[in-house]
Amino acid sequence: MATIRDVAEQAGVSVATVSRVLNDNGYVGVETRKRVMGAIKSLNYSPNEVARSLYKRESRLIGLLLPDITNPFFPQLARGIEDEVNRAGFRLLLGNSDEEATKELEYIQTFLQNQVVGLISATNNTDNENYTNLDLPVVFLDRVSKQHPSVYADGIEGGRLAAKALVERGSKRITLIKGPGHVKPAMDRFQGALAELSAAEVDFSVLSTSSYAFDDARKRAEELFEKHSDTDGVIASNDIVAIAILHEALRLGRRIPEDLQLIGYDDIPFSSLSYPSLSTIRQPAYEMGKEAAKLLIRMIRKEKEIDQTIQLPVTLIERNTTRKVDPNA
Amino acid sequence: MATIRDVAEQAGVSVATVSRVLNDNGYVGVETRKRVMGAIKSLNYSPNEVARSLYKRESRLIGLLLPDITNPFFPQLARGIEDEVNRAGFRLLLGNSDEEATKELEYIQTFLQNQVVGLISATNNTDNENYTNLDLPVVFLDRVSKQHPSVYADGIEGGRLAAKALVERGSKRITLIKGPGHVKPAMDRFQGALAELSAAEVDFSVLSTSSYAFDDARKRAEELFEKHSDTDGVIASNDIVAIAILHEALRLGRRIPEDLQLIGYDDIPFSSLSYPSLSTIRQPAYEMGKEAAKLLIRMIRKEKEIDQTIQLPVTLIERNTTRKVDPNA
DNA sequence: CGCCTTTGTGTAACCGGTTACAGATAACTT
DNA sequence: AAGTTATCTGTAACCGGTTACACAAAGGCG
Repeated sequence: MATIRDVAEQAGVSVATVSRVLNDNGYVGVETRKRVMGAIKSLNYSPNEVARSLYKRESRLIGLLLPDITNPFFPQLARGIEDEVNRAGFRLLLGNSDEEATKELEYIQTFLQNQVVGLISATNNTDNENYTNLDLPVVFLDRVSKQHPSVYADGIEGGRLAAKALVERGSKRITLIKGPGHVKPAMDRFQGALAELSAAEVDFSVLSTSSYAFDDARKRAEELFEKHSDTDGVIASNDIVAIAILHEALRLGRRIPEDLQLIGYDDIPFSSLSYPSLSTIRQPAYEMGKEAAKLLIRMIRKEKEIDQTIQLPVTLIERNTTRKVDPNA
Repeated sequence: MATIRDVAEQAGVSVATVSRVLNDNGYVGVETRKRVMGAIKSLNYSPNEVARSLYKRESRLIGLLLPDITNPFFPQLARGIEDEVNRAGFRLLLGNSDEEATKELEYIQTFLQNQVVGLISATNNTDNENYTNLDLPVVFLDRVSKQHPSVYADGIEGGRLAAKALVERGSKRITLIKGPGHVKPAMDRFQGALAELSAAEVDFSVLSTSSYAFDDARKRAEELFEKHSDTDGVIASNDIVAIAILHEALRLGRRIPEDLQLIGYDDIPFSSLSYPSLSTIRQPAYEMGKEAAKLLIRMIRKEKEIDQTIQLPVTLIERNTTRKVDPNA
């Protein structure tokens, strides 16, 4: 690997001049610039980011902390972030926390040690001490925080929308699935749905789940029909759970949406490929990622007027696990 | 941020001694070590990785290059890699290449500039010049290369298995979906299936697809039934395509698996949640990721006897889009 | 024409670690 | 007891960039 000194020697100038050419700042003569460019090309030189980071006291890396990339909602977020962050010349340092505070702390620690310029976190412990004393631009994604800017979709509204959709379409004995209690957005959508159901003239019951894992979802689906076999409408905590329930319902011979209506949450890519395709509340994951990245970059650049929260809209995606709404209602 | 000099001062020793304590090498007196530890704790010091990387000429970062994290096969790989790499104290720099040589090159470039210790790549251009002159441990994942060690599952065998499964279970007019031509593993499984079908006493036709994207999959599914409405067995290029086809087949009222058998490839998490659940050829993605990481770490540690290729087994996962095999056959 | 500003370039300190080398003392050897 | 080796610690060079500062030459201005 050629260094800046090799280039300087080859071009017959000092390292300062080469640095000036590289960063396009300070004064450099036309002739000199050409010679330096030539040397760079001929040596196939590219500057060492590490050395630069050391002096500058910051790298061009951004830390990304996700609960679990294996959950289909997060790759979309990640992709949105990456695309945006790249355009601005940053790279991503990735970490999966599994919602464990220890892992989270470890990652934040190493991110700092690597002098990241910023951090995007989609984990729960937003007001954790890990973050409060952080002298670093931080954006929370899909979670809100009092201390740091956040990008999220309105979970309460989403929950409400989901419940309203089922009620309007005639479900009378609704089962509401409550997601993991420690996951904030899961609780929001639950609360939203709960409020809407409470206000409507329907019977409903609540079933708790403790994880979003695939296997767990399947088990919960079986349990659902044992406990509440007469339900005619299910509000799932997310699309994975919804699709597991759909699977189980079909296995049991339920007609969807005639006997049982079902609505998910997230609108992960697979939702449109289930059969019947899944009605759901869409969160614009890719866009959320993009927005979070944009916001962080603005913070990194110390721009003025930085939004404290960016709320993206949730929308009802009406597919085929819900009936058409009764025009007479 | 406290530096090593602050610690040294606080403990009344030189920076060299602090460094010795940190890295647990060289001689350090018991008393001195205690004082240094105390200073580290009281200053809440943690060493700057960037400075360390600069001197050592390598960081503790590993580059990971994926085609697209949004494709459900890759998060699993990524997670396997991350879990393994973490245990050895490394972190991941992530890049999505979209199979574009330019993006790939850019990422490799910045990985090098950040002095990564190793690189895991799941992209196609394995014998590309990008990699040939790389003075860095590289492992190819899900792709093979002549120059670098590779971890993969046997695509030819997988294709064969898929075709055999359908033939044995009585499909007579099979449609074989060919994946994107530039994606090596897609071609392998296609070749394997093709060979098996050619040797069997069945009619078959081939349908080409150019991408694995969800929207594309849906379109191709429609096209399939327009062109080959009499097919009674489909070998899909992967599970996404299979599930799209399943969706379309159900929409058209086909009975699965009675009228139409269907087999996918990969065994992504959703395959077991489709209804009917998808029969498929399983690639152990998480394990592949783990193996690739282990292999890379061995290379980084310059251990002897490094495998050039690690082939993981593909297995037929018999679910409900294929019939039970005829015991009289 | 003398003074000030702009342009062009080099020297060397600096970022925060690691380690080669040297020097000092203590512990073994024969 | 003298020589050898093990233990402990500090000084300073080094990794490869960036930039403050200095200096020189050229251009602009009253």
